[in-house]
Amino acid sequence: MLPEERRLSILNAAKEMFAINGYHDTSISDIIKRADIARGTFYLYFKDKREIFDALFDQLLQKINESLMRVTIAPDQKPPLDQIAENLHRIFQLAMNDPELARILFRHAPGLDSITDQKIEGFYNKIASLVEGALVLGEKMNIVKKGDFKLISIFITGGVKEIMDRITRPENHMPQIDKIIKELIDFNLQGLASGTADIVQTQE
Amino acid sequence: MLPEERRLSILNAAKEMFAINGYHDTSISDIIKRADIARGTFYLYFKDKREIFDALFDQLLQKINESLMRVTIAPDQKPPLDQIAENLHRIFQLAMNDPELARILFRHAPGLDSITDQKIEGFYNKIASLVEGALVLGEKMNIVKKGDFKLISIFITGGVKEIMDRITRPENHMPQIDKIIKELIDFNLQGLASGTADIVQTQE
DNA sequence: AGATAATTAGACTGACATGTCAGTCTAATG
DNA sequence: CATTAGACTGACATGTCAGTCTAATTATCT
Repeated sequence: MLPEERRLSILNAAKEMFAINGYHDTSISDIIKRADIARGTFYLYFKDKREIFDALFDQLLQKINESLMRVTIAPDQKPPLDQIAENLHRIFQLAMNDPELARILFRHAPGLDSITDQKIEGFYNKIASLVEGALVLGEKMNIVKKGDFKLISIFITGGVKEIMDRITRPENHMPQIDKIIKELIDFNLQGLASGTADIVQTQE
Repeated sequence: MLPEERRLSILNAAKEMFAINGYHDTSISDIIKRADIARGTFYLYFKDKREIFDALFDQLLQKINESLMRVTIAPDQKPPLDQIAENLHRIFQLAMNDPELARILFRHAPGLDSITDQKIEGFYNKIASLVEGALVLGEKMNIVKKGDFKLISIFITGGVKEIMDRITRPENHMPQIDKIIKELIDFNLQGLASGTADIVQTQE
């Protein structure tokens, strides 16, 4: 087996084990057993369990990063809303294409250690600021009304995270991706309030 | 020291260590050092590290559970929106009162093991169904328009989670709780769309 | 084919965390 | 003063697992 093949097969075995048992409950022995290699072989390709986890994790973050485009206005660009829909489509699709890898991000990476936590935090901050940028742009274009965009972008990021978490579970009961995106965009734009009644009630 | 005091002081030491280093990177030795007790004493009060974690974790879940009330319509009840605002206020306040405990839920509990994951999943499912119930009620009252309430309630739950995560961080840069709640309710009701322009653009 | 290099197997070692248990200490009681 | 209850101690036995090492095997080159 070629070195590159071997490396990938080890990565894959580790990914499967992490997805099943989590990082801490996966031993090197588990990984080499699944990859069907000897103990020493593992150390020819990776320094330790942590390095193989980082390789998987960084690979996912990079893929998500690549699939998120900043929303801009330009003659050759589609309308902003379409750009947003396409962003959502790409990350949802990415997650569904490799649910095991995605579950590492949602279930097993948080709380691993402070370095990983910082990576995750920086990553979500980046996404939130991307959303915020889109909102600011929308306000400039007069299609989005004023608001605490920082707060709202955090809220939206959390919502999208939760949806992604759900669609990458083994028992995924969520609707089709396009259906989800339509519904989310509608909700985020129009809100919940029925147009027929004024329901804002202030207290005290 | 009275047994009950001792128990609490051990719980507290463990909580602090978990918050600092996480569950896996906290050893029994770390806990007893911080609690300033001997090794044997720990085992007089807890079976193992897992039992002390569960005690902390279950305590938090129960507190959150207690502070969430189902939104209902009744003569002696405040308006639904006020009930929702009060629910949000209670859980935000709860989290801020003991941020270390809250961070265990957000950072350290997920991915610990399948039992804990199930607890977390069931817990968030319950919250989401609570939100969903409120939306269904709102639709019956004609103040909420139709939509995929299951999906939207998941989205909202994720958003609230993310906000709670942020306000319980050591470096909390979020606005005041009441400000957050106002902004969230407004966003969820009215959405982002400026009233002055029709921005719905469908693609293809 | 024979020599040499690369790769692999898996037994082994050392570090470390857990949980136990025989014994100590303190304060209350007889 | 003697005894007892029970909270507390910490040395130690046990188990686990990461990472190393050597011998065997396989592949590559001359």
